[in-house]
Amino acid sequence: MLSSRQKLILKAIIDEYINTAQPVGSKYLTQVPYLTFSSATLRYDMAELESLGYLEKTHTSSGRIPSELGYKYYVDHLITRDTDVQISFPVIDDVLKQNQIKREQAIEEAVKLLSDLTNYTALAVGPTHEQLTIKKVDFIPLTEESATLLIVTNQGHVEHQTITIPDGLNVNDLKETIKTLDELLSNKSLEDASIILKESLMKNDLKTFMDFQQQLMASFIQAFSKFSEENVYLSGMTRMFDQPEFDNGGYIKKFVEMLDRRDLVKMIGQEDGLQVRFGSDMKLIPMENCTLISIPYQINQQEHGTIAIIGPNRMPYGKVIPLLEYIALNIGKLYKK
Amino acid sequence: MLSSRQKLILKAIIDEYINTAQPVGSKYLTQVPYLTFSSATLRYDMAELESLGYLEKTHTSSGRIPSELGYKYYVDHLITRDTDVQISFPVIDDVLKQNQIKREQAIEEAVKLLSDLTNYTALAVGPTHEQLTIKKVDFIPLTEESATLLIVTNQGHVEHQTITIPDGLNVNDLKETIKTLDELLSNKSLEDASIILKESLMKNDLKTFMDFQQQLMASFIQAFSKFSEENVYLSGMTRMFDQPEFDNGGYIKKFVEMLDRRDLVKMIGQEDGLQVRFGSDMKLIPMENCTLISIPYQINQQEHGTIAIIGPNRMPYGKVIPLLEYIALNIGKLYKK
DNA sequence: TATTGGCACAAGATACAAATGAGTGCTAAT
DNA sequence: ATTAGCACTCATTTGTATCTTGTGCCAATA
Repeated sequence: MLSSRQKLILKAIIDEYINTAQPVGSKYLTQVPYLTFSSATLRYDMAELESLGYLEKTHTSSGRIPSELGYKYYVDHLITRDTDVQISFPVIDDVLKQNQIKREQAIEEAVKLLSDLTNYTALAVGPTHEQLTIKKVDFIPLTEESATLLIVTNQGHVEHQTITIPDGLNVNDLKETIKTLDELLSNKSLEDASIILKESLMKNDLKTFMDFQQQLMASFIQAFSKFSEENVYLSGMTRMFDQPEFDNGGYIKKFVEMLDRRDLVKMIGQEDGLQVRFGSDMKLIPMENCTLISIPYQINQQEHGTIAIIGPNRMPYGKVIPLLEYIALNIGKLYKK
Repeated sequence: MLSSRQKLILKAIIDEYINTAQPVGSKYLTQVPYLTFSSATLRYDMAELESLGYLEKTHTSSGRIPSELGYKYYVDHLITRDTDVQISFPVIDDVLKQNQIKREQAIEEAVKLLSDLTNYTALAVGPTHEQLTIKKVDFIPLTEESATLLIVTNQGHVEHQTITIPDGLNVNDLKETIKTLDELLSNKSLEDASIILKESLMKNDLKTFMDFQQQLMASFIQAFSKFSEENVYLSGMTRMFDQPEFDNGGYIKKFVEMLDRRDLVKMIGQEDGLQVRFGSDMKLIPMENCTLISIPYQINQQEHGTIAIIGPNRMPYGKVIPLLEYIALNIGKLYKK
């Protein structure tokens, strides 16, 4: 258990480190208004905090920097919510209101705004329907030899593919096939659809050429696998590059590749409520010095998603968390009737 | 006019610099088999090549590195096409054949392959139809309060948006509106469609609420503006980070932002045939030490696109160019009947 | 006349020592 | 329990000498 002075010291160190990204020494702490102690006293407690694992040193005679455990304690117990962020609330309301009927865009804009307001990388997943089903399979002829194939899900996601119609097949044949497929698949879940597709391929009751059908199948199955990863919105990817601790080619590469692979998507949205994950908490993709803050939003009983921010450990949590919460809450509100 | 020995020297320097990324000195050149001259003679010509602007020095007593003009001369006159790349051709044929009927995917895979084979960032634009028209406007109800709106163009591009149906409007009203829109807009060019939309908004002959209609309009107009930028395929973005000359946060940031903004799209595809553009040739986005090689592919009379590669100036042009040409040619062939 | 060997010179790279400075840990005094 | 004082540590900076690579120029040469 930390003494109240130790808590104040830990808070002061983390606050300062968040601002400067430099190790904090006892001399600086003596200037903090609420720490009216000598540097020796402060050093005593700093040593204690270090032995408890809340602080670290970069070398034997350097100032202290927070450890992940330190940040964790800070976020759980020491954070002071910044009330200044409230001046951004009307802007958020405005952006959401302007896109009231356009969902994807509302979320896209919200993510962009979140990134602009915080200067960190922001992302959102969803909205995802609890049960993903196919709403429509359609087909739009473009020319004699080509057509666009569409699959629309109940969460409004659309997968499309332009296909070249092989010799010997004509548009009407294809129209029939797609119509059959639409009847077979609509309102089926993805898993069921996948099974139905395979069965009908076996029975070959879709009157098409085998070869073509197989390619078509492949298209569909691939489309299905994409659904889960596609409704991701990302903004301000390069913001991470501005942080001094990440100004290094290797790290940036790792970061961009992680975003590219949509690794984070698998992580967030698993749990309820606000989550603050530090580098080592992200088992799948350990990113040192990196914090992921995520919070779910709920559109209705069935549809929900997650909005998140990624930045360095030294983030102004007092600003960022209220902003995230406000945005998540208001995306939800937008669709409440 | 360069003497034949000067040409050999220029070629030797650029070849070596492409491999090592280090300034090349006269001592190295004496070891080159086809340069049987003393270092003093070579130095004499190197000084000449420098004064003509083909070479540069990093400091007074360093070896030489090629200037942009040097690369230009190299690409135009000194390049030797690497015949080894032909071993990759069957792989390319294979990938394209496997995606014969699926266009977007064929191109996506080709770009990915190009990036894998060269280890540079690759991208493609298109296929773009000469005249962009709307093929279909459609609407798929999802729930009572939401629906997905679709616009499909003659080039198979799909723009979609999930909308929340406002109070007081019902699905049937909306269905009617969209049907009217579909009739109004299908087979119209984007410009015409835009005009028609504005006119019908004035006349208000689409029986909907004004407010809702305006938001809908905004959706459409926005969708139109997206069409031009959306069919871009990019692969291997982070490959650029591996190049030693770009291992610096600021440059990487500039590079990623350029790709993000789709700046390159405006540049490539304007001209015919193979284009090799060096940093300073890219007026819009000067990227030092950076070369963009692009080549168009032609699917049919109306549809064409561009495939391109971005890397450091010191690229093995003899390998990269034949690869690009082969891929562009074969994307085209795929759809020739 | 074109080529070459030789030499002085330039400037980055490397290595090492000394000085600087921030900050610590410990101890004795308060 | 707190503090002033002091010795100590270690990264950083500064200065200096040395090494290396490669140049430019000139006189000698084929």
